[in-house]
Amino acid sequence: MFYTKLPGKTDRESPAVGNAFPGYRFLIQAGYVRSMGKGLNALLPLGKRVENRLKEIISEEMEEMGGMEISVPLVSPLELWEKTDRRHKTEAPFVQFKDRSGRDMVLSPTHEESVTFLFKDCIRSHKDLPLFVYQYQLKYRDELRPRGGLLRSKEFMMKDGYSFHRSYVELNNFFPTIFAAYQRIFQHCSVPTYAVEADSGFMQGSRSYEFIMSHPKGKNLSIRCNSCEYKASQNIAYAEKDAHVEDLLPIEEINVGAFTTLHALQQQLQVSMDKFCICTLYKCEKGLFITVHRADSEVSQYKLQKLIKSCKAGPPDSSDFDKLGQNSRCLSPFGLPEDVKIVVDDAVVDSCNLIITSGEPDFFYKNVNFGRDFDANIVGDIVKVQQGQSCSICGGTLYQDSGIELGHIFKLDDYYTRAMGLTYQNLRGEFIYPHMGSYGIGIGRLMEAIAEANHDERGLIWPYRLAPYKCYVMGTGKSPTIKEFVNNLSEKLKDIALVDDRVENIGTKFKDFELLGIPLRIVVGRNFLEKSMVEIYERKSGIIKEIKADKLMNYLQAWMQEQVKESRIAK
RNA sequence: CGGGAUAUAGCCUAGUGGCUAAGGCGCCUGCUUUGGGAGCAGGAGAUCGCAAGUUCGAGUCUUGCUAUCCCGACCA
Repeated sequence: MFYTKLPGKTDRESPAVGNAFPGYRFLIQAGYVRSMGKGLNALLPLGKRVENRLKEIISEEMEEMGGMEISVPLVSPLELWEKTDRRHKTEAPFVQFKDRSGRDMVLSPTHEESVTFLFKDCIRSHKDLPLFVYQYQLKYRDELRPRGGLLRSKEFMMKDGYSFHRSYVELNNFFPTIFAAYQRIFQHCSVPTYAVEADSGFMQGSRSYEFIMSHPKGKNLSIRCNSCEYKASQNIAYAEKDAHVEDLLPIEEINVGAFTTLHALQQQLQVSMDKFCICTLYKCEKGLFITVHRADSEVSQYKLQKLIKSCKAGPPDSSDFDKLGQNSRCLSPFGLPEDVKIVVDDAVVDSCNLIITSGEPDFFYKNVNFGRDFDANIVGDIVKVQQGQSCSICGGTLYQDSGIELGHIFKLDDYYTRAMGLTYQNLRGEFIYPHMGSYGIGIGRLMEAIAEANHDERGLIWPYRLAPYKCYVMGTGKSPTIKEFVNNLSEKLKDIALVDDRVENIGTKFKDFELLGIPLRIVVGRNFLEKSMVEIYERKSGIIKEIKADKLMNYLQAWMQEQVKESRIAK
């Protein structure tokens, strides 16, 4: 391939894209990717080639475990989403439209419905199971806030896999296989990842694992233990909560005057933060909820939603406070109307002699004890794990890590098959709902993560298998002999090489080679005419050497074999 | 949707109410140059995001719209 034929040349200057990750800046600057508007990205030929390499790596792993590639349409009828009730489960980013006949359609944000519907007719017998299929298909999510280049686009390519099993046990046994395959895929891509237990949320089902690449600017928060293997998404992470057992003291009312902040009050009363309780009002389709938690923690909306079995608990309107007869500054579990539910964090239950708002301005209660002084409708874990809390498995110290979520695998159980009436007949002729798993990798996001994990200050450094071209060939000077040699080489190497045929200064070409991140540079230059030597330079290692021109093809073959061998991962 | 910021040529930017909107990169033509974004000469490229308003005069001030970027809820 000749460089002059490529549309989308390199830019000398870094693009003005806010504080995007360096990896994304290089992808734009080097001509791999171009933004077509908020959350919409185009791939130029170089970017498309990387995407294809990624698909090869992923497909290899999928096929290895018996996966078969399929394709279901991007568009699906809305009625499928009504069957599984997901349409109303969240503020899902659906883009809906009516087709010519007035039928409601959606641009699918994910394809569980479509795939389940597809196999409703194909799966009839226990002999048809297990089944594992995967596809590469666009997803469209009208995200509230797309961000970070390819990290969260509205439209993005996803590898999504779906498996159907005769039972939960069978699904469960399949999980380690897919788990290991995902780990190998990310290893092949040279992105360091770790897996965390996560919440399946909108996807339904029981269990899920996210594959996270640690990154200081990542938006995905995980909790990890410094001494055992415990890793969990912050949404579901749990920790040891220290209780303070002491003798119960009689409740007292204290006048705090016009206190400003809890911290000020804490200073004034000279007690530690974990002695205070904070009350917060939430609203959802089931009504109003007041949460009570200790001030040394904060509410996890995820956990709250799970506990109260709602999907959209959120902040209340000001009119909701009027219904309580309390204002937002002195919310209290005391003297509430019947229909407001009280949700209490279990740490509050286990703590003694707490300080809490009374419901009246300026007054707090001291020495309040759960069970004696107030009660709850629901008790459970509703707070986020804080940095430094103890691991409830090993007692080690927990810390928070931010990262980018690259893949997510879900145990969906029989949620979809049940909702859509997909059954098979077992040996006894009974109709059974298969258990499903679903497995996603965001291709664009992965590409950016790879760029982010594999670059230096000069540009990208593609892992061998992902490089759009394996080597970059350039000649110097005007010698027709050199030109002829380069042209011959180009002919022989075909698709493997990107030949820089520009009439440009050598510095320009060197800079662009470094920006593009192609693994190997071949310069036919100063020592060619007299000594028949060409120069070989490895982008990653910086190793530079000269070899005889007539040995070049042999050298390249050996080098490529070596690279493939190195990138192969022991199973 | 809430809060903040920005919008000038393909890219990066300057432009403090006043003359024909400035520079660099890139692009085109010619010559020169070929081991680290080289040089010389010439050239093309802008309805200054859109629409109103204030003013003798608006890229610059005001308002509205639109788009983009950043911060929150959401996600692969």
